[in-house]
Amino acid sequence: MAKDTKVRILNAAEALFAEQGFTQTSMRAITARADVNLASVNYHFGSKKNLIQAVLKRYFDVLMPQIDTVLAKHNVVTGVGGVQSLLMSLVPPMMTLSNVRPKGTALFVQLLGRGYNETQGHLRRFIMHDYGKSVAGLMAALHASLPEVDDHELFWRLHFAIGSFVFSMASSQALTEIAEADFNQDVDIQAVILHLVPFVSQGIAGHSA
Amino acid sequence: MAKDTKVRILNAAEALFAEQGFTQTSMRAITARADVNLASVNYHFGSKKNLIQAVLKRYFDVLMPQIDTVLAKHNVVTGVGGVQSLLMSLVPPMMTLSNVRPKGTALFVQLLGRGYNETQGHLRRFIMHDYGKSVAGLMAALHASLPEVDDHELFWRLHFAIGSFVFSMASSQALTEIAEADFNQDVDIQAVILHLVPFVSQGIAGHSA
DNA sequence: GTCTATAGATCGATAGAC
DNA sequence: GTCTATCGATCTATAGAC
Repeated sequence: MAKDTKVRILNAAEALFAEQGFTQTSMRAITARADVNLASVNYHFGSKKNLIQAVLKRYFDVLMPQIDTVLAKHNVVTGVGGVQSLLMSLVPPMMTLSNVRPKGTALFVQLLGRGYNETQGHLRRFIMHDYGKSVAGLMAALHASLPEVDDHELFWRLHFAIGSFVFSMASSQALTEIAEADFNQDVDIQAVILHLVPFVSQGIAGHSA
Repeated sequence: MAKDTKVRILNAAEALFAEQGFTQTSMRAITARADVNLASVNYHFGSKKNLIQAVLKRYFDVLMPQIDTVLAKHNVVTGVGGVQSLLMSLVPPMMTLSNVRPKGTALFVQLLGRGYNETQGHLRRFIMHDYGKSVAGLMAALHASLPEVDDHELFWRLHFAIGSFVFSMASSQALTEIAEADFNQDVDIQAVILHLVPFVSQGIAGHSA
């Protein structure tokens, strides 16, 4: 019983963090949902900040090695098609996050979005410190597909693409409400990604055919 | 002296809200920065939630009538070019927000991004209630430029586009750090928009030429 | 490793004098 | 309209018994 207290906390925390954001989720809410004692969070994780990192680490440790593998096998193709095929090759690794936890893929992206503008850079620094090499590899692969686009232009386009993804998932609850109200359509992560990849591929590749 | 207390509060609040987010900004921090008494916020605005709405209302009341005017004069052109020209026509109204306040355009977009995933829909409901007509007009104009794209596909692309914009500005502090470190390049709102418009125009228009 | 109890800080909001 | 003072609620974190 004692052994899975950490996991119970992680599971409860990620759900609440994704729904409400980090700041607006209290340790009391987390421990109540996990059905564990309030003090156990600090015993197992030391602090709330560490808990936030631990929640994301569970996903990054699964995702990043797969991305490294995909990038190592990746064949460079230039232009929109190349960007799109590169991005599509990242989809299966992303989808395996739902093996970590039910709805894991959606949770992960939501958490990423929350982290980007709620933690004042703490989370970003944590990511770049622990997984910076994988991120750099992805940027290099993208650059190889678009040799005519210069560095800082590619920098912009990549962040617009991240914004599209992260914002859409971070506000997916709002979007779900809108989409279901307007179109009576269910919103799930796979649908978002399949709509997203062509969008950002076009945007990233720009005017190149 | 008494007369501009409301304005002092609004100015201090918007700066802190944009920097730190709504939840993480206390009324004490706001009143300290505004150099007014703590109790004056509740006297003038009633609550923190009302203050948040008042901060955004200052910008919406300037922006939305201009967007209505632009849309009324807009000539429909289909395809990527039409989308791009439509979006470009929204840039001047956006830029006038810097007349409301120094750096007003950037502040507004940052606040919008914060509001979208920090206020649990309160702000979105406020916007749609007070300015929903203008938003609907913009969507209709976009649809006219892309008659071959169906409703829910356009819905997705539009939200990706909003995500690109809002995320980029909401995390502009982080992006500024990265950009200046990597490319020694200053990041300002005009630069973001000029990079963004082609990106989202391509993305929204999709495969249509 | 789990619990109770509580320290210590901070929050939004308000009562009431001026 | 502005101020002091404070209420009552909430928060993270920890000490110490078991």
